Formats: sequence, C-alpha cells, structure tokens
Amino acid sequence: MGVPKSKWTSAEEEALRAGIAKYGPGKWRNIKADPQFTHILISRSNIDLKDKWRNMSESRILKSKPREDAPATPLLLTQASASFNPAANDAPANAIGGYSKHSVDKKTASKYDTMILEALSSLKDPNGSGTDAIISFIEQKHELAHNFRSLLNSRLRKLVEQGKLEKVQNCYRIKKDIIGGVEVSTARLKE
Amino acid sequence: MGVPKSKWTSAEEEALRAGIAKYGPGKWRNIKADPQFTHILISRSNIDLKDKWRNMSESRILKSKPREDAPATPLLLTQASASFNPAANDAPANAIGGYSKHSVDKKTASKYDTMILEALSSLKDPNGSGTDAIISFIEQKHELAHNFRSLLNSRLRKLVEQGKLEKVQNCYRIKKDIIGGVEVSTARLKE
DNA sequence: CCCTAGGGATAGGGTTAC
DNA sequence: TGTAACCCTATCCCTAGG
Repeated sequence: MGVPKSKWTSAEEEALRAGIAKYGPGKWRNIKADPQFTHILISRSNIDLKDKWRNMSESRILKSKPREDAPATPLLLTQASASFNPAANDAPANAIGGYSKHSVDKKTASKYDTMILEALSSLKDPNGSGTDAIISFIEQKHELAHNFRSLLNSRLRKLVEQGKLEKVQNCYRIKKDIIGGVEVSTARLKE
Repeated sequence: MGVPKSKWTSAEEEALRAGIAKYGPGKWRNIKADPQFTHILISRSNIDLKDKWRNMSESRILKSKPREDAPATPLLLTQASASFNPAANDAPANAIGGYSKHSVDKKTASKYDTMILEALSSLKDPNGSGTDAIISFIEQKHELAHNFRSLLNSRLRKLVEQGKLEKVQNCYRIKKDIIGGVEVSTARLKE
C-alpha cells in the first residue's frame, strides 16, 4: 500500500537493545517512554518494538547453525542481566542472561503448560496430582514425545516457580490465590 | 512475564456459554462458582471470563477497517454473536424472530410472554431453560414482582398449551416448526 | 476486600512487501 | 523464496467505581 516499510536503523536497534537491558523484554511501553530512548524510538510503536525484538531474536536463532563461534548472543545484555533479573526464568540451558524465549521453544512450553493446567483442572485432586496421573490424562488426548516426562517435570518446576502451581509432596496442584495475606495451608488433606 | 498465554479450550468456552445462559453475562463469580462449571473453569479468573466473553461477543463487529475495500460485512461473526448478545440491554432484541403473539387478551400476560420468549431466544439452550435460568435472565432487565415465579410458571404452562413452547423435563424451549414432516426429537441432548 | 466494566498493553499467529 | 516489517486479535493487566 502507500506505506513504505521503514527499516530499522542501527541506532534504533541499539536503543531497543539498551531498553530491553534496562527493563527486560516485554516492557515495551516502558522502553518507549524512557527519556533515554523515546527520541530515538519516537516513530516506533510499542508493538513495533515487540515485533522487532522478535525478529532480532528469531534471526539469531535460525542463523546459529553454522555459527559455532560462541556467545554471539546478545552482547549488550551480559551486563544487563546483572541489574535486571525479573525472573531469570525459563531456559536453564539458556546461555543468555535471562531473556530469550527460545532455546526451549516457547511455543512448546506454552502448549505443555496448557495441557498441564487442563489436566490438573480435570483431575481436580485436592491433594494435587502426581506426574504419572498427569501423563495418563494428557496422553489420552495428545501424542506425546518420548522424552515427555522430563519435559513435563521441567514445566512443572517452572509453573511452581511462577506461582501458578504448588507442589505438595510429589503432587502438583493449581495454586490458590493468597487470601487475607495468609497463604493457604499447603498441608495435605487427610481424606 | 512468565505467563504463557493459555488458549481457551472448547470445553471452557462451552462452559462459559452455558454459564452465561444460566446466569446471564456479568455474573462471572456465579458462573465460576457453579458446581456445574467450576471444575472446567478452575484455572480461569472471573476477569478471564469477562474478557473471554468480550471477545466472543463483540470481537469483530466493532472493528472498522480503514481498508477501502468492499465493506464485505462481518461474515465470520454470524456464529459468534449467536448466543446472548450483551449489548441487547439497550436496544433489546425484542423483535426477535417472528413468533407472533397475537392473542393479547391480558396486558400483563402478554408482557410476560414477551419477556419469556426473549429470554429463551437469548439463552438458546438446546435443552431448554429452567425457571431459575429464565428468572435470572429476566431480572437483569426488569423489576420483578415477588410472586413472579408463580406467574412465570403459569405463563409457561399456557405457552406450552398454545404450542409455542415445549417442555422437556423441567426445561422450556421455543417450539420449532415441524420441518420435512419429521418432528425434532424432544430428547435431551447429552451435554 | 472482592467484584465488574472498560481501557490498554502484550504475545503470537498471520500477512505483506521487498 | 526468505524474511523484515507490519497487522489482527486473544489473552492478560491495571484501575476506577460500586
């Protein structure tokens, strides 16, 4: 259409990287509003920032095949992860400071999370469900990878970290919200 | 940020729709608390329910495309907006369908009949709706007399006699015309 | 404090243009 | 054809008002 695509300048990319170093990825609005970057990124929307970061990330990943010369990854982030670590979440195998949703394949992770939540919701065991029960439930509806069990454990651990699940003994259940400032007992019900 | 978006499953959507059919839109807490739906919707907050319903009902219709292509009307919508239509509060769908209610011997009776048909049309429960659901729906728009329940039952009986409604178990639904000489089954759908 | 309505931001799937 | 740039919308977040 009439809108010529405007390519990102290296200054803009730099500002974006710096912004992410400062606020973390996903804080597009903050990055854009920061007086340090707002002038440079003035013509970019927060969505543009998000899209650009996605492209930058994906490109990096896809091209990492022949590239073995090491940590070519986000150079600028190295120092950032020190001051910013909003949840050095995912990807333990992820060499990069903390962000970079790749490496564990975010899509897959998200899909697993959904299946897990669905399983626990359906099983609705007040004491939580063990991995075997969860697997039994999920495999009724989905083809599972051979290494599903370890992937499952990885996701379960993550969900507990995120506060979405809680682990009681070897069972997992959906975390209830905290009520009245007092956390609900995590003791197992007797029944 | 560690929140992996979890897409709504069709089971959840169905539960939400059923809940809205039962309590009306806006009664998110009631829907979530209902033993019939709570398990399915356990991982959704009342706000999630609200947001989801917002998408399901108004998603596309409000979108105006700056495109100068043919208006091309919202074809995708047809089925989505089918259920309840929350916007029907102001400009009600009282002109629903074409069921004529010619016999207007009594003003009040007629008024109730209209409200009942409107409720059933909106609730659209294939199994029909029970008196509680009908009351829940109607009282969102109208002040009800204290003895409304008995008046309602009286009118429902009358409408069944007139062949306008049919009763299946304890639920009422609008009687479909017979098509192709074969009457629609009156058995309850499984659910 | 919990609830709902509504505005708004983000995440990802899709699409377009080059 | 590949991919950077851009679009669409489901989902999620924040806040005001009850």
